[in-house]
Amino acid sequence: MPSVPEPVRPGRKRSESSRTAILTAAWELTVELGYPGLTVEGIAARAGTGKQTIYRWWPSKADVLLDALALKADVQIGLDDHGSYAADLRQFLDRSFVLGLNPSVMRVMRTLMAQAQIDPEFGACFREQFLARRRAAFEVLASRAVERGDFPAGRSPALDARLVFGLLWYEVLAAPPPLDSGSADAAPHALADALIDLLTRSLTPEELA
Amino acid sequence: MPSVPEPVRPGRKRSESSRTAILTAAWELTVELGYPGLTVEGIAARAGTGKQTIYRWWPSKADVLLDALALKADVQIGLDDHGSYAADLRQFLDRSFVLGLNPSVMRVMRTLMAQAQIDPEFGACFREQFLARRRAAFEVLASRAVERGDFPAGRSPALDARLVFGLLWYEVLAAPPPLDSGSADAAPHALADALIDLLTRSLTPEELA
Amino acid sequence: MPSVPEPVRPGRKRSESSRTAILTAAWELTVELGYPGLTVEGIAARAGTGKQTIYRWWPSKADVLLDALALKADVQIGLDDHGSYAADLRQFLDRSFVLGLNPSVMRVMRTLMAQAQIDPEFGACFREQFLARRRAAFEVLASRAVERGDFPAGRSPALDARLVFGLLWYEVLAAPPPLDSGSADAAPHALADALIDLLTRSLTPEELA
Amino acid sequence: MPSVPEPVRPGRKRSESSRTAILTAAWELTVELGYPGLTVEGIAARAGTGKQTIYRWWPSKADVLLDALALKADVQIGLDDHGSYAADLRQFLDRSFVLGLNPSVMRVMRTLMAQAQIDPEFGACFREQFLARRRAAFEVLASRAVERGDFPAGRSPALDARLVFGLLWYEVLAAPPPLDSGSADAAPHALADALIDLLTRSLTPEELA
DNA sequence: GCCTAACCGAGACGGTACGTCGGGTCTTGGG
DNA sequence: CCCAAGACCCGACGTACCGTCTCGGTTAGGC
Repeated sequence: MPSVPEPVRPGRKRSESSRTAILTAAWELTVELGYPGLTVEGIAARAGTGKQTIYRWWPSKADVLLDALALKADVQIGLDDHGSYAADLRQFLDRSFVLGLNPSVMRVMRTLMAQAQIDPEFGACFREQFLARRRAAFEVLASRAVERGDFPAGRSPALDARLVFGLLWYEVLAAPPPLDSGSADAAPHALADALIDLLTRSLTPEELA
Repeated sequence: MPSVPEPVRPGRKRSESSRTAILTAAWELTVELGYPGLTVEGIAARAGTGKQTIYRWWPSKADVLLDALALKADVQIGLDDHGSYAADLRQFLDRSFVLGLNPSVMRVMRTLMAQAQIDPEFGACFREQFLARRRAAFEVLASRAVERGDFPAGRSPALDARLVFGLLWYEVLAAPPPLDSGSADAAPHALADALIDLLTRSLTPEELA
Repeated sequence: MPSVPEPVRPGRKRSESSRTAILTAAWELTVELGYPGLTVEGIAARAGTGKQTIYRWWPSKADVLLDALALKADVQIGLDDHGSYAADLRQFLDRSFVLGLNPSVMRVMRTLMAQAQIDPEFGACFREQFLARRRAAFEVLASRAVERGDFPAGRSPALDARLVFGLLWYEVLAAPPPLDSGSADAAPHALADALIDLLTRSLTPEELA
Repeated sequence: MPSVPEPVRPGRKRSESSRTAILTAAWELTVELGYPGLTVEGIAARAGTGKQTIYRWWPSKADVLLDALALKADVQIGLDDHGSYAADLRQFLDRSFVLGLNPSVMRVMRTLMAQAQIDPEFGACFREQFLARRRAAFEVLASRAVERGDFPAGRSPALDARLVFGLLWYEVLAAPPPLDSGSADAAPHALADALIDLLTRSLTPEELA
């Protein structure tokens, strides 16, 4: 590895403590006040930094929030091989629901998805750094199933991905925001069951043939 | 119902021309500049009205836009009985895609969905006046299928609705915004085909049993 | 007077109370903190107005201060005819010194003259609305003396004006700022005496001839 | 005097090239952009130095400018004995006008005088290092005249000094800034003639008595 | 045929946050 | 110990919109 990506620039180094203080402040303010209450001035004030330090490193406050999400909730969702497409799907959906239905995480994700619609610049960033990665994770499952031979014939992983993420996001975006405490957790898991059932059972006709 | 809903108030009547000018201006500004470029002052200026006239009749600019959507695109999607769940689904999905992939309509819908995430007040309004109506329309199809007896056994209309709307919205929200001209129209229809196939074919095993 | 200078514009009228509150606040802040401590934000905060209201009516904070000077100290200095150039000069100088050596007024005048050097835009305004008016006042005295016949032969009112205002301003600008209490008041009046003596006595050689 | 004034401090010596680069940059920026365009960051950038190097050696940018004035224009004005108060005055005024009406020098002097009003710290410095020196130079002339016996009886050198410097500074500060090219040079010299005439002729009545 | 209530346009108002600029300090690596 | 570079905290800038509040003027019932 002879290549040095950072050619030893002169001058003071970026402050890691400021970085994490900013991300934490952004996360907290979003959870407490929602996106309209998230202001660059507020982040700077709570983080004890100058506004310029925020503008120097992030193009918009939505980008701050995206970094904060990566810092806060480790979005990586395990991809262990459970031996079957159904079992892999189950784990993927369960963990996604657990993560996405956490009120704080959910609020931030709703906010990010909303902002991605409104700000094209950030939209591209969000799609690349979040949505695409999640989709890539799903593709690991699907291609594993294809190799294993238990991916339903006559269907494409592309559709399955869209159905899975569509269900997840629609649940997040179309449902009323959780009032305060953890509301019904049963329903989403029933949905996951039904979806898995649909996506895996539908291969039977082919097998019968 | 002899009672008059509007108790014949005295004074000048609401100006219909101002109302439509405001809705048109809001629509155009959103399409041209996106939501950040949609300001109450801008709407008033383009519509040639005072700001107060907007604040008098709508609680927020997102509500203006929601009214504008109702004015502009007739969102009603036909629900003719085509004799089978598959055919009904086909028409529903086709018309939804045609409507939702129109760049102007799509931009406004993305904006409204985004705003619904950010502003809880408007979120409730959007869910009631838009999402719930679309879901009700789908339920007509589903219950028709149930009565007709060709709704797949072992599944619930609730899941189907979520899969249908999840797919539609995910396509709208997760895709990059259309650059300018009408981009690929083929893909969405292939998706619709595959979804219909999945939702209708999966009943066969049951029938076989 | 058929001409109407203000053609009855529509919309809300300018608030007189905001105007005076702004001018008062600007005056006080300058006296208390000096020009570097005079900020538009500070004026707005103390006056209880929005910043925009200041920017709407004045091009810079120096212009606010110039208006405040006109409001606060009535800069008009009496020009009664005292029968001779010497007596008129005496009153003019006395009143000018009394006004200009008032610590508050002096601080503001130093500030305005300084700002006029730094900001060409305001410099033009200050010269027209302040310096030129003071010079015009002096010219009334001088031309009265010329008509009366007791203006010293062989000299021009232009030089006298420059000497008078030069002395006044040099005293204000070159002297250290008054620390706190009223410092020596005797010296300036002695200067005035000597200047009057010089400007009026110098006509004697001519008279002798 | 074996003692070394600078106690041979250890470490790297002050860079003379940085010093002159900073002074030159400050002068140029003031002439080009005026005082508002003179920033420490700008000086450092043009001089190719760090900001810290400026803060290390000068308390404010006005002090930099004062040093730059000393470097640039040799402000010393000759004090040769011309045999009479009138002739000495003439040379003093002529050279002062020549220097002060040079557009670049004038702009810097206006700026320094302005800054001296606004910043008390620098004001003290400017009065000591600039105004007081000029006044001392004038006093050499005056005391020479007193010794020689041709200083006008019944007047004080203090008044003459104030009139001379008052006229000079008022001309600089109250006149509109020169647009670009050298404007009327005749008028100031006529003023100088008239002032000399006034200050020297006025002694005749006394002599007659 | 006036009243009078509600509408309308215009636009000034008190605010909040924006994104930028510059000040003055601190940190890094090199001379 | 000096120096260039540059990140840091901070405060003010001037702008953009917000949502509210007068203004004068317009439109209709209802007396």
